[in-house]
Amino acid sequence: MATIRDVAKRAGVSVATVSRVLNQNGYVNEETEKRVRQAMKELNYKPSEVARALFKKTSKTVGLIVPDITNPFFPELVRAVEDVMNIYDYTVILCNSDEKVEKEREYIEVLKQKYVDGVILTTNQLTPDEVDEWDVPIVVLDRPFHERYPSVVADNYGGARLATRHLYEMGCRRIAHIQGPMHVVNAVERFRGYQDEMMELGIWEQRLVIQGNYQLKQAKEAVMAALTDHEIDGIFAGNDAMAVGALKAVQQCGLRVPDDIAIIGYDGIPLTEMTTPELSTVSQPIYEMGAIAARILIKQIEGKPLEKIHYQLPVQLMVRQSTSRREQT
Amino acid sequence: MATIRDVAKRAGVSVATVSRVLNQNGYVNEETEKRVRQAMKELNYKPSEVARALFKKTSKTVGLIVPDITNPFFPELVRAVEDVMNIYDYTVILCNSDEKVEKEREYIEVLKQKYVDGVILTTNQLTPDEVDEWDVPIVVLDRPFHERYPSVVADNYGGARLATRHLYEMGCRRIAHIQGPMHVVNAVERFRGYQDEMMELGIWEQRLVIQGNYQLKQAKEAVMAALTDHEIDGIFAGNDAMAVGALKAVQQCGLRVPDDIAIIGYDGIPLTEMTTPELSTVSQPIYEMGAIAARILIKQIEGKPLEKIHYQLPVQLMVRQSTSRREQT
DNA sequence: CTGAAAGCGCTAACAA
DNA sequence: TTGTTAGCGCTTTCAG
Repeated sequence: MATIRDVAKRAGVSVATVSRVLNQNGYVNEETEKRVRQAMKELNYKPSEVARALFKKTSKTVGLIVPDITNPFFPELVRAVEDVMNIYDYTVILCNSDEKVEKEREYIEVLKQKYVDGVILTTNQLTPDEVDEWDVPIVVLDRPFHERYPSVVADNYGGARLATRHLYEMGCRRIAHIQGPMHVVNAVERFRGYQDEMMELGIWEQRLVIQGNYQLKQAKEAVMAALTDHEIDGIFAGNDAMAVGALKAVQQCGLRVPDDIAIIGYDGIPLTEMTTPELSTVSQPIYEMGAIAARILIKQIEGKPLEKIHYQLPVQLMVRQSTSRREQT
Repeated sequence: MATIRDVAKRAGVSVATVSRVLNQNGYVNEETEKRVRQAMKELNYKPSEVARALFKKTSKTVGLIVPDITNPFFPELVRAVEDVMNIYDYTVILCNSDEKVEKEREYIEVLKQKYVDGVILTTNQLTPDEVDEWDVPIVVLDRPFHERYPSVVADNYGGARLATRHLYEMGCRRIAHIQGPMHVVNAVERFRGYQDEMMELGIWEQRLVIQGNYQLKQAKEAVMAALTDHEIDGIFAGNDAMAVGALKAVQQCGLRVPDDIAIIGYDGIPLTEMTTPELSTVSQPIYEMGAIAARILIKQIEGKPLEKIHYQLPVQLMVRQSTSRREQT
């Protein structure tokens, strides 16, 4: 690997001059510049980002902490972040936290040691006070966190109401909800949306609420159990994986979807179009969320003002086969 | 952020001494060591990985280049790599190449500028000669590349034979194959396995081969077209996404799976258990592949000898509903 | 056993 | 317009 000294020597100039053309700052003679560029090309010179980082305390690298890339909600989010970071010449370090605060903390430590310029965070358990101490630009993604941190989330509450109302309009009256884990803010908001809508419709019943943990399997079993207890004619699942679980449970019980029980999920991951019947869902603009998060992180890093600090993106009701039946009310 | 100088000052020793306890090399008095550790703790000192990297030309970071994290085959692979890298205190930079050589090249350039210690690569188009020039430890993952590079792949050829044979044993005689893109080595091997098995069974017909590109949608359309042409009683799809496409096409044509047409996929991604009927598939040990790749990369980095340079892992036939019908022959 | 000093590759004053 | 110098935070000889 050629260093800046090699280039300087070859071009017959000082190291400082090379640095100047590299960073396009300071004045440099056109002729000289040409020679320098020539030398850089000949030696195939690429500046060491590490040396730069040491001096500037900035590394053109950001951290991205997600619970688990294996959860089908995240790949698209990650992809979006990577895509826009890439455009701005940032590189992204991927961290899977498994929702463990401990792991989040460890990652942050490591990331700071590497002088990352910022981090995008999907978390619940961290307290704002702790994050304050980190002293790194942060953007919070997917889950509402605290006012003073820029955030990009979708309208969970509204989406949940939308889904519930949709089932109602499809003729359902005994609409169950499979909750996500209650320590995830998202899940709570979706539950609240469901609850409020049900109350407003005058069909709220506590026992229609089914505990879930965002996992297919557990949801399937829970629905299985619920089905024997009392008749249900619609299910609003807190996420798509659980909706698939519900679908399987219902089918396994010999009931038909949507005729006996209509099902709607939440998130809008590609999976929902792969089942039979295809699943209705509340689709979040996943890619856009990631992309916006990346952009505002960059703005923060570059010290540019954010015209807006909290983004709440609209969700969209995707009506598919799993809720298409009876007449609308 | 406290620096090593701060620690040295506080402990009343030289910077060199602190460095010695940090790296556990050289001799250092027990008493002194205690004082130094104390000081480190008090100041919450964490060494700058960047400064270290500059000196050592090694950054405790590796690159991971995959085509597209959004492709459901990769999240688990990525997760595995991240997990084991994490254990050994490495950090991973995720790169999506979209199968574009250009992007791969760019990423490598950037990664080298950051002094990554190695990279794990999923690629087709690069030539070994080019990779030679990179001068970075490499491990090739998921797709056979070139002898002189350590690799971790699954037995594509064998798996394809297995799948084909399985359909045959389930009574299928007109077994179609939806190919993956022929510029992906994987897909070619699977095709060859299918072809050889079909020939051996004496039921090979060129027109049973359907062009696919690993995408659900395209596969669905292609199968749709193929179904009208000639009767088919079994489909071996080059990957799981295409198997879902086939499933949808078949169902949409009013045919039953597996009774009219049996379908088997390839890869063993979670998706296959979410469809109805659940899809038979040839399951690759995805997590293990990623984990092994990570481990041998680390060995290479640390200059340890590899007891084995090429890993070909066995695949497993997962028989599920989509191929469970008639009697075995 | 410990300290002083040089240097990893780059940037940013400060002079010239 | 350019060169000289110091230094980012760490590690490693080389003396002591």
